[in-house]
Amino acid sequence: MRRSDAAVADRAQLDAATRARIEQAVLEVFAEREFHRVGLIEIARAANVSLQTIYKYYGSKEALLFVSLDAWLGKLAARMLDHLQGIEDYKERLRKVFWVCLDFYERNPKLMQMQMSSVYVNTWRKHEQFDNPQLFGTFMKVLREGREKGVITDEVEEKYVLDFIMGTLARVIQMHVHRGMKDSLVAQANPLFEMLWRAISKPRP
Amino acid sequence: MRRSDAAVADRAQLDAATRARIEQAVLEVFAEREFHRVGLIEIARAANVSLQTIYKYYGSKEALLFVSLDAWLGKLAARMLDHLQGIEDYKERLRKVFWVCLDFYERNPKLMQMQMSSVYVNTWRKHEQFDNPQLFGTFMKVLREGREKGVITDEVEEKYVLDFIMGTLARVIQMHVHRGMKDSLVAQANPLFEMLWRAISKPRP
DNA sequence: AGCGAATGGTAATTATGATTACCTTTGCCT
DNA sequence: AGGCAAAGGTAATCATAATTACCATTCGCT
Repeated sequence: MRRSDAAVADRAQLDAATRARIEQAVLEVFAEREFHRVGLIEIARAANVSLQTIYKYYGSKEALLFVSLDAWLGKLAARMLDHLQGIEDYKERLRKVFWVCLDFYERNPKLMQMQMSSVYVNTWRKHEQFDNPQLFGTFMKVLREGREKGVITDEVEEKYVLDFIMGTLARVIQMHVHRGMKDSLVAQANPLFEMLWRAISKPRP
Repeated sequence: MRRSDAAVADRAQLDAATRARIEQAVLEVFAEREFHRVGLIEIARAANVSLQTIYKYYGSKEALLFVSLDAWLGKLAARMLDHLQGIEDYKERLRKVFWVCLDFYERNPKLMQMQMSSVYVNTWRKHEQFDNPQLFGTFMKVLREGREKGVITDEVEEKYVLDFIMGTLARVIQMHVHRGMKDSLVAQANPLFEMLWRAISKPRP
């Protein structure tokens, strides 16, 4: 039994490695050309797996895209949770949230390129993974802390504050990629965050 | 000669009316189902024109989408220029810019739905109509006024200020549609704008 | 060695729909 | 009336790929 357990574990490892390769290929290919212009065979070749493997793992082309996307966003979420550890001050927590996003996308520009080239927002949403629940949840959680502490403005509903943050993040990253990633995004994290903070913090009279 | 001129004018009028019908159909259909799931025949039927007419007017399916999108954004730009007339105060001008966008999308929710269902940001960009130059230009122009007057923050480059505004706008509208357009967006325009203003105006010590 | 699961390779299967070609109809102008 | 220009209708073209089916191969385990 031990041995077969180990075998299963090995297989799981293998699966994980293969999935990683596939998801990397997804990123590369769908970032360059749009979803409907890419055949699955191309992904298969780029990932060094067969077509059947992809179908066994993901079931369909669309699922392949969204599961992969979710996997990448999951990594972002994980990194964020990791980085938030040990930070107490509320403003600094939020700053970190902001920073991790910029940093992650700067390290993985293909992720945003893929989103811009191959993801219809609506279709994504219907896959129940809209903006990744884990990621979204972390944002929401940090934000709520601030509300409870009375640090965040209450002139508008919470959801709009969230839109504010997410909107700025998305656009800044998107345009950074769009402009060819010439300058460092992370270098702008602090001034941008200070702007954002002025917007969403409760005005102190 | 007069008569034939009139005839040409009539024809141009007809063209305009037909185009309007087609572009309305584009909005309706591509808002509901994504670009690649819709056949052109369906658009033709919805607009009460023949397939050939569409090809004569637009040349291809993709052009149809982007020309239509651009036409709608052109209307937004026109409305904005119209509304800006006579407003002197800089902050009020910017507030108006913000308001017109929310108002326009609230009146035409299908526009955002179409963007979310059928427009890949990258593909759009490649069509040289990214975010509509006219619209974009108006934003930029108003923004620059503020920079010159020293009212807008200079802690980050101008482009980031623009990203801030556009990002917030896009996200707020997008999520409004996403959430089912239950409450009025325009009703939130002022508090949202005040938040934005705090972010982008030069802090007064 | 021999089994079994997972994978690879190749070739159907099947839709699907964009784009064209061609011919008919309509409506206006001279 | 006769003719032109725009629009409609129908049926090719022509690709293009997603999805399946089927069979061969590999590799670890017993």
